Amino acid sequence: MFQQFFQFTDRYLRFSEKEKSALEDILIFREVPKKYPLLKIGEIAREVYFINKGCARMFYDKDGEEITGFFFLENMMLSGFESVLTRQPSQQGIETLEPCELVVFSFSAFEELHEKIPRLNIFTRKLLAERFVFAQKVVASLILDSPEERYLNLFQRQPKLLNRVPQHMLATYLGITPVSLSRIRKRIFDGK
Amino acid sequence: MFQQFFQFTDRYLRFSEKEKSALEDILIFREVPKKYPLLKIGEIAREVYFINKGCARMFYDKDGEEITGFFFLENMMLSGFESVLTRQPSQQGIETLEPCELVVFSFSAFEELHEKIPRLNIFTRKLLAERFVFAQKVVASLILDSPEERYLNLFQRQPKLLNRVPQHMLATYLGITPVSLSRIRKRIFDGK
DNA sequence: AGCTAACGTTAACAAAAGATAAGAAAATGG
DNA sequence: CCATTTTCTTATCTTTTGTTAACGTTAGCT
Repeated sequence: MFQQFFQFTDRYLRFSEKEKSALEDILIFREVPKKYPLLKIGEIAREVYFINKGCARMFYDKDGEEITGFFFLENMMLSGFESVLTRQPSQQGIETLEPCELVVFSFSAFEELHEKIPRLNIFTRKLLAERFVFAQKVVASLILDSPEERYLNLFQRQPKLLNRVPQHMLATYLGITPVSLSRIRKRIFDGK
Repeated sequence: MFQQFFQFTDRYLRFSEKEKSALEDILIFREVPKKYPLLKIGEIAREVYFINKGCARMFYDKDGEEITGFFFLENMMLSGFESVLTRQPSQQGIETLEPCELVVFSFSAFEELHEKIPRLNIFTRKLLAERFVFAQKVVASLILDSPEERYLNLFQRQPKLLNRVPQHMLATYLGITPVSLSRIRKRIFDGK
């Protein structure tokens, strides 16, 4: 049931069988349909998810418009991290883009588990370090690259993503409007 | 010597005297002049800094131009985090903008200390969580807000910063050119 | 003090993105 | 399978930003 999740954790820290079993006690397997709201804006996020299968997105609300902040694919941890880490109402919403198989756990149970399994601190530290470095790279791309360059980067690095998510969500993720992304695509693909 | 640093760490975790003394063993106090390069692009970052006094910036190189990625002020941890955490040559450069009083420690010594002081994992985890949340907020601002809004936000939240750093560095930090920031400022301040 | 380099502003033009609307294509849901 | 959204494209117009260059000011250096 959770072997995919533990393959993921192995990349950061190899838990003992005893530690795994303590972790399993707080894990729940859950399937949700497409367009399922895992976190609504304004709620306090209490759960963290690991995606066994499927795809989801995090988004913000800007004057009634949904602006995508991130896409989550298989084998990624997913949550309203800002809310879960600060215990404040979430500015971020989360919804599935495909039917999803999720490993779910309550963040407070996870935090408490750090007392029982001190090595969990190492895992969480490494995970956060990786997420932090990635967030820095996203910031760098936003100030260094043009929207066109960002689209081309995505096209090269995650070509499969482009076929799994609607283009207008991709546009706001790149920091531009859907109309603008359509023009950029025309500029790129007409050129050759 | 290091009391300011421990006031900072107290916000995350209260270390025992014994733990503090073990930490102090790897801390060094260092003063550096203005424009001092703490990390050159291409080098592997080995040190982490805490700013007692002064101001520095992190920057990227885009086709020979320096694009500011972040400003660091008093009571902040400062490093080429991307490089130090991945052990890869740094895409990020760091230089002081004012004469600085720094608390310096080697990152590898800090990492090793986690074995000796397991509670250090908690401190580092909390610090990384905070940095991650902040980086997320920066990403959100870059995709949600216009350059003008970002400047106004900065103007309200960190008015002192604007007088401590050159305007062209602020411009690239906001993701625009110095010329454009000059126009935005005119739009804003002429309007009233 | 005087020289030089760095900095901020402004102007003129080009390029790109936003806003809005209209229409075609595709997906969705009974 | 049809009707209804949703999504994507295209066009027009406006606004903003980028680019380049010129100019005055300031700051730093010797």
